[in-house]
Amino acid sequence: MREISKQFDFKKRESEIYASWEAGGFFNPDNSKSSKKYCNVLPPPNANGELHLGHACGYTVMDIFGRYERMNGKKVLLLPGKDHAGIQTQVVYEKKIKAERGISRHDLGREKFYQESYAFCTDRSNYMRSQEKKIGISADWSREKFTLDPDTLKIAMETFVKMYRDGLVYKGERIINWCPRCATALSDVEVIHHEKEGKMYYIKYPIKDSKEFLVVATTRPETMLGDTAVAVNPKDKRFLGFIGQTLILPLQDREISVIADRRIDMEFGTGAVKITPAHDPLDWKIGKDHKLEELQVINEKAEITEIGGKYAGMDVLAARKQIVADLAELGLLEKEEALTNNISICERCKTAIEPLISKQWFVNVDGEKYSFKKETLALIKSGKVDIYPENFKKILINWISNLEDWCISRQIWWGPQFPVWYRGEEVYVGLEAPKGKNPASAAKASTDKKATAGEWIQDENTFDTWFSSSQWPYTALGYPKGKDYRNFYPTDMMITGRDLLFFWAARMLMLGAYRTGQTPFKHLYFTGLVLDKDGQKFSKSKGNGVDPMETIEKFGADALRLSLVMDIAPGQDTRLSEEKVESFRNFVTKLWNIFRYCEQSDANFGLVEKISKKDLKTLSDRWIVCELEETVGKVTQFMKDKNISLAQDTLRKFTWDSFAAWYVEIHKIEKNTKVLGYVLDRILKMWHPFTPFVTEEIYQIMNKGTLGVLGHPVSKVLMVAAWPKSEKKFVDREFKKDFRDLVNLITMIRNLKSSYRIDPAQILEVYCEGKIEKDIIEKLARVSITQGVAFNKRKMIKLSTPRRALFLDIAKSVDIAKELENAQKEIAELEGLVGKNEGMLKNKNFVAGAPATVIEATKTRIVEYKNRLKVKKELVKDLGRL
RNA sequence: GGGCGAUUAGCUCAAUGGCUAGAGCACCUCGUUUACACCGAGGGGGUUAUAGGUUCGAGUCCUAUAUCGCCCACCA
Repeated sequence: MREISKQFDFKKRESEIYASWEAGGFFNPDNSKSSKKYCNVLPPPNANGELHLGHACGYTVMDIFGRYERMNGKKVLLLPGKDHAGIQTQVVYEKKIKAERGISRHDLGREKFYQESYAFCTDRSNYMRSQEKKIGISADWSREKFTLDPDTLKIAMETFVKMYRDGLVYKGERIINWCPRCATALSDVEVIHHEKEGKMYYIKYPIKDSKEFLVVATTRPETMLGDTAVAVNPKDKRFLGFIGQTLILPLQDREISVIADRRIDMEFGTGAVKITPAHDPLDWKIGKDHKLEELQVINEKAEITEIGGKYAGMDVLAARKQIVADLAELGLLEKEEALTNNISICERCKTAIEPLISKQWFVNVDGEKYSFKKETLALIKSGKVDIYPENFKKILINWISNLEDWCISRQIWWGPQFPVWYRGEEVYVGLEAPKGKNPASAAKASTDKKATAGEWIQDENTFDTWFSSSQWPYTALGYPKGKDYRNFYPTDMMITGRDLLFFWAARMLMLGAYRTGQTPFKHLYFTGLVLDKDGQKFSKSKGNGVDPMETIEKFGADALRLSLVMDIAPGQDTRLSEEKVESFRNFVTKLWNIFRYCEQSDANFGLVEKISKKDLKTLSDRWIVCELEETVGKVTQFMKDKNISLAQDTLRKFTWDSFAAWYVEIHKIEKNTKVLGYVLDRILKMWHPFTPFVTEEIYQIMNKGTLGVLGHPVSKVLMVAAWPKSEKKFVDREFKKDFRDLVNLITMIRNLKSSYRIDPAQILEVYCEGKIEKDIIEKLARVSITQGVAFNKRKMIKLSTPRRALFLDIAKSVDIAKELENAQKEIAELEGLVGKNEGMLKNKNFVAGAPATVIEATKTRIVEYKNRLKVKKELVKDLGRL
């Protein structure tokens, strides 16, 4: 017999097992002969840091489904990759060179900075890959992609060229979100709004040739330098006489007029709004409609421009302070009021956003030739993509319905540059830099103007990361001719965090539908955020970060996996604490010890794939197999429904509460090694997607396996073993009932001992008239049963369940009054239940309306209650006699 | 302002409209029955946020209300 340690040595074995899976080629779908396929192109994490718990959670879910499908005989591709993560990586790398070398990206220059960033990403990717492997994800690393890999990138760039030709991208001047620190434009979703205590300033604008003023309210007085109008609502009676009048803009001494616009809220501020078309999105729209001049008074470094006169060169906050002081001195500041208002900050670096007018590339989301809005909505509503949780569908539909043009150009250095070249007034859009004189032959994209002499110069802008990553499902698979694309697209599953709903998920649907004409995935599954035990987001600044690698080191990957997906609903946030991981580590140990018992119980013990009814010798055999087959059925259904949590819960209950707590205990008394081996075999298979390491280890030991050695029979590797099918022929409710009766009898004795403080180890003498599971009850309830002899029933109390009874001679130590009270309390409860259920059956509406199974269950229940009632009433009689 | 979600045991969370609402952790009592003290036996703990409604039947569906959270939005 082998010596097996008390705990699974996860520290040593997890990495070894992973390496042998890899060496065995089990992650590579090319090694599967199956014609059924399953594909999940894994979301590429940003290649600039390390794995956090959110990644670990996502990967676990992806791997659970991947392993489940593989065990169901499918050719499974989990395709890993990394994202270059434009702005974020640039921010991270700039910080790094600042800290380590005291330099900025400008000291390196664009080309050098790009090269170093690339090397940095490669380095981080290597590190992150090692972390991903520790979580146990069964991804095919031979196919790993990076968003900047030439072949992958080429496909994404082709999409841009196609969009250009279809009139779905344009370069235009619009007001955009500008991050002064990152020095780039941002899309709307990259801006975070949050409330902040601020001030509202009421400023008097003198009316020309009058001593009157019009008072405007603003939170950003510095923008007044660029005011080109004041607007009021045409319905606002207070200002009727002012419309069309001329005001003198303080500090600038410029004449501006009062205009009327319905978009002005009469309730807010004073009802009169200063209009700065160059620095506010609404003002920009109003300015366009009223043909107002756009004066840029704030530059891209968030400083006042020359137009700002004496304030030129000051940063906006300094300028604000000075302007307020100057206005006060001029007597033009009516008042200041405290106010909480929304401020906009950069998602990546948290710097305040400046709205600026800028020439940028935009996606036209509602073009004439193709409407991203309409097509994506149609796709979502078509039901071709299932969304978990379902209510996220509504959120998606709502977001897409209100979509505005998407700014995709960034002024950062890190990322793919636009495939656009200029020569004088000429514009060329194509994958390769134009050569020679006539670029129009490659793509008919030039403007009508004549080519001028000179070099072609590439557009300096880089792409919004999400433009390329939103194409990931088909770029990573090699659209349109790649073997993987043809085999696996549309993919089956996409799993991502709910925080990426708009950034990524919505846009994958948009671009996937546009480029491939299909949904990029059939199922879209959202995970919630992983929060700390106090419900706070993990963040470096809060210092509450939990490194998944440390957790794995301490508790094992299997335990971490379980704790990240147990008790979790899709899209719902979850809290993770060390205690939680610890409790799942305990479960892994339990699983291990069940195995350990099996190993030691019999020298001939082995896993058993198939049994027949003849192999079931005893009640407990029939019961455990019945429970097992029901569990297989339920777990399989939950997996099909993508309900991981319930699948795991069902499995855990069976494993711990049924198998370990009862069957294994009984097995010590009446051995049936074959059944034990059968149950363990199926448990291992069902647990495998959740806890791949410990289950594979047990399976290998049992099969004397040498996993990973070439030529080893694949059937002896758990990760490619077949997922069990529920054998309905073993399911029989009678066994369940009968066994429960036995359990109840044992529990009753344990209860009695506990409530009378009888040493649990003390063997009670009991008597029995007929047949009973003598050995089991004696061992598990710690009693000694004398069968079939005459004994004086009158002096004993009867411990009985509907099917079994024992007589116990402890009348002296039993508190009869208390027992009576308990029994009567129970009788009252049972009578109540019988009454309630009988009432249901008497109700014609219930009988007419409820399904037959429910009515049947109700009837069975009544019989059960009545049986128990009978037993209790007998007990009361007995107690009364004693 | 709009939308979404949450509210269930001390804590963290489950529960396809149908069995006496369940787990884990924590708590109390007891236990060295050799698989497991990372365990076992027993126990306490609930007006399912509130108020109505639909239904034979509601934690679950509907309508309000309250509290908390998230997302979106051009209130300067």
